[in-house]
Amino acid sequence: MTETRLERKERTRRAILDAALGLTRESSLVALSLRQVAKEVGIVPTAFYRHFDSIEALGLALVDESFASLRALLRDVRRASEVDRSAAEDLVDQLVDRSVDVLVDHVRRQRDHFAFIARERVAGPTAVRDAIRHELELCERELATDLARLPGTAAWSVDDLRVLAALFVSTMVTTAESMLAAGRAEAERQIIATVRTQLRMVVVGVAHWPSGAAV
Amino acid sequence: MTETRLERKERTRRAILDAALGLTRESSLVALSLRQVAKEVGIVPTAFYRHFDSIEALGLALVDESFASLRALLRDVRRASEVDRSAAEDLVDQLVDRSVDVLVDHVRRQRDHFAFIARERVAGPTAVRDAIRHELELCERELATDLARLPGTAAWSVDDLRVLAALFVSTMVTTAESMLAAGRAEAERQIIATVRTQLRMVVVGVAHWPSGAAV
DNA sequence: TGTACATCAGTGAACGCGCGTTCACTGATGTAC
DNA sequence: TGTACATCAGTGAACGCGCGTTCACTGATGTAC
Repeated sequence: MTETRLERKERTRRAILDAALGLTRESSLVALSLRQVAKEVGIVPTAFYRHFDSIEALGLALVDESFASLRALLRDVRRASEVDRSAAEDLVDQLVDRSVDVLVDHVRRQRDHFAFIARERVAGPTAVRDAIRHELELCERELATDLARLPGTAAWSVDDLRVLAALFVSTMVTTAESMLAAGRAEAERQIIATVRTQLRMVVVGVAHWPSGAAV
Repeated sequence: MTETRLERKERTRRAILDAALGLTRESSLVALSLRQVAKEVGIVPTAFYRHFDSIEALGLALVDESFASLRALLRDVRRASEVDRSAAEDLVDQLVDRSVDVLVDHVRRQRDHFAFIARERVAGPTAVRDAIRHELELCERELATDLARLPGTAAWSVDDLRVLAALFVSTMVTTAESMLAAGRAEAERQIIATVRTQLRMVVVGVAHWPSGAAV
């Protein structure tokens, strides 16, 4: 015995999750059938039920997994922002550049997870869509907390911080979507340059933003 | 004879388009069957082929229709921006407010068209996704041309105008998505307030943006 | 260590159902004379 | 205006297929003694 029964089960579960991510890459969870997944994994359709109650339940597991990737992205952005508080003149530009680098790196590495979030957020079964929306909201709050620690936002209202965080998150999601749609490397480079400029425009706006209460 | 054969055919075609918009409201075009549409319209499944070759072809017709709505939105935003060049101090804020009002009004009136674009952009059949991406790109260019006419952007590079237009378009799409997902009126009001603040942050950034070439 | 029993991941047959697509058709509308 | 023929939107039967789900099962792994 080289593998316990539990290990074997976990391996099949993993294979089901991977198969689902792969098979939905070009369409959506609502168009995915239990039989397609079973065939891809190499099990009989009924064996699927040993692991998930339904495709929707499988979808919710994929939401959890995908958001682990997104949280890792946020964590790395935070880490990249923490160094070099020494306030060079172009500090903010450096911050944007590093954040974009981290974003690009994560999207490339966890392509399927980001594609899953971007797609099922609007196209998934209702329960999956709701779960994604909820998680995105949590990410916005997390980011708002991070932003409050940056220099220059001390006087901001909680609402303004939340709004700015939402703008960053939606720009990130949009960029991830574009990157995933971009076939050629040239198109991807253009998208990266675009989001870089967009974020710079936003942070310039932020630098000149009247402190929260006044707005 | 109160209706010619052509009029009758056009009426059925209309009914098919409307049925498809309604039936995909809660899922996606890839999950829509020809038989569902036929049943909803009240025709036999085979009669569908008198109007469209496939669900995908029907989808492309809906892309055209939906973008007529989006272009009408852009046109009304343009019209709302043209008055009052008299340069009050809060001109820019007024401009943002009016644009958001127009956006909200259009999304409410043409709910299904905006939902269709937001959803099928990432979830539709490949041909539909590509068509939507192409149309969105055209809208960005159109908006970039409009922005070039606003005061303060005279020195901007074509690239920067395009990037700003893309930021506006993606913020609009994101907002439309959020509005469509928002059930309660309270949630919708919050979304509107959020986009208003986001656009103000961006325009403040734009006002302090170094002229294109320098960036 | 050996045996007897329990667990449970995966099997395989079967079901009724909705699917897209084919085909020959009907009968009202439209047109040519 | 009346008649004979053409057009064509919509019909209805039939097809083979993949779907989710049920059920009784197998046999390797795990456990209790």
